[in-house]
Amino acid sequence: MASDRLTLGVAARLSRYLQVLTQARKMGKSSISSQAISEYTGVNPTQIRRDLSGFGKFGKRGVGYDIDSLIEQIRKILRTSGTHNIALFGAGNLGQAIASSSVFGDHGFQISAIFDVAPNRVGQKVGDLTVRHYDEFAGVAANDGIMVGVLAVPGEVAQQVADDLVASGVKIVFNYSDALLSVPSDVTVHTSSPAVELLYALYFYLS
Amino acid sequence: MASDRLTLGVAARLSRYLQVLTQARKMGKSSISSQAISEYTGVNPTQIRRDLSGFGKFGKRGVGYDIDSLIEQIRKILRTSGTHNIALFGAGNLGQAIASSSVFGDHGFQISAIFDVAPNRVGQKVGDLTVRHYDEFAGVAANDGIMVGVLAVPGEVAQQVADDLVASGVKIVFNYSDALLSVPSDVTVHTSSPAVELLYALYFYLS
DNA sequence: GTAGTTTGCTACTTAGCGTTACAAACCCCC
DNA sequence: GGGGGTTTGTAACGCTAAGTAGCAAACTAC
Repeated sequence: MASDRLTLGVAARLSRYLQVLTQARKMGKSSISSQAISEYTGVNPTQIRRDLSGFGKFGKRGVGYDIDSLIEQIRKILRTSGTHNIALFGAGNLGQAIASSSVFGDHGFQISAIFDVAPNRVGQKVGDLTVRHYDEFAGVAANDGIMVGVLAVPGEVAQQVADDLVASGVKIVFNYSDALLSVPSDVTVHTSSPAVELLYALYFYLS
Repeated sequence: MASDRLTLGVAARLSRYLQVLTQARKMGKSSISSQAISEYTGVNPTQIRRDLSGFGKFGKRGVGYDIDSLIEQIRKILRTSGTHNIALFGAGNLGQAIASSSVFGDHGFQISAIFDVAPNRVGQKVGDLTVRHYDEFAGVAANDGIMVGVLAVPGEVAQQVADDLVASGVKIVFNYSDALLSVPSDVTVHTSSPAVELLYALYFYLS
């Protein structure tokens, strides 16, 4: 299993292709060329074909790649087919935005519960879910197989929630807060940082 | 200028350091070692020191790096010191979350205007700003120097807003919608895709 | 003053990625 | 059915970025 593990670069690019493919599918396209993927991702077309052809012949010469089947293939390669349960913490503006959008759902992540502590939020409907009190989390974590915890909470309480997630066995934390989280080394924290991504883009625009 | 342009890798890593440094500063830390930065970014400590020492001697041996001054130095290297005006489109949950958070402000991006079309949103206060009608954008773009447009609008109208941004000379678009945007080649589109970043993390957890 | 820490710097090695090139497969139009 | 244009799949080559190891110099703390 670990032997045929993808390199960091390949996995990152495959994920990126997946993003563009999912978007393209939403736009009603059914087929796409490596050239077109290149324009949206910035990755060299030859590199794209090389990445993909390493796992099979997914494309049709003279045509391109069928979007639906390519998405499925890449999901298989990344071993992330199927549905993965995530728990969302924080039902403020950000939490509501996440819960009511399809960004996670489109990629096989199902929000199985949303938690908050504010009395005026607990019990309210957000999307298809009802906001539950944070105290209920321990019970939910035990029953559902929560793979990922998404933190849309204020920075001051983020570490506490992260600790509780770690205690319940969750290994992946997606952090929307601005806190610097300390977790054991076997837990992955991914912090959203749109501003930093902007700085990166800005640098190349300015020079 | 373009001669001493940073490579993609260096610029990406410097941005990443900036993220961690900004977070660390918020947590009240004043100094940090390359080892600590490595733990939060995953980048090799030697690589970090090499990245930084290429531009000057910012650290103190036996101590580490002073966070405030290192942030300033990296901002200088990335030529992104100072404030950059951004315009925010969409005052729904996501737009409000962005406007009322400090994620952009912490990195020198000032939201100078927020636009929407819904009559019940136009005129409302969000953070320090009043939501303006989208029709006013052309005038604002002409006066303020808008560097970046942030799209927190439904996917169906994202392309239209992107077109208007391009027409007004904006070169960097940050896209929170799930639309696949078509823009001229001199315009950079960065699409937020938390789910794809999760898939990437999930792959390495599963294998 | 001594031990421990951390930066700055060098040299070496690896491997990932861009580039070029081209045959094979496919579509479309005539 | 044939020809032109398109796009994939694949190989070969070279460059550069990044990991690794090692060490002296500078700093803190005891």
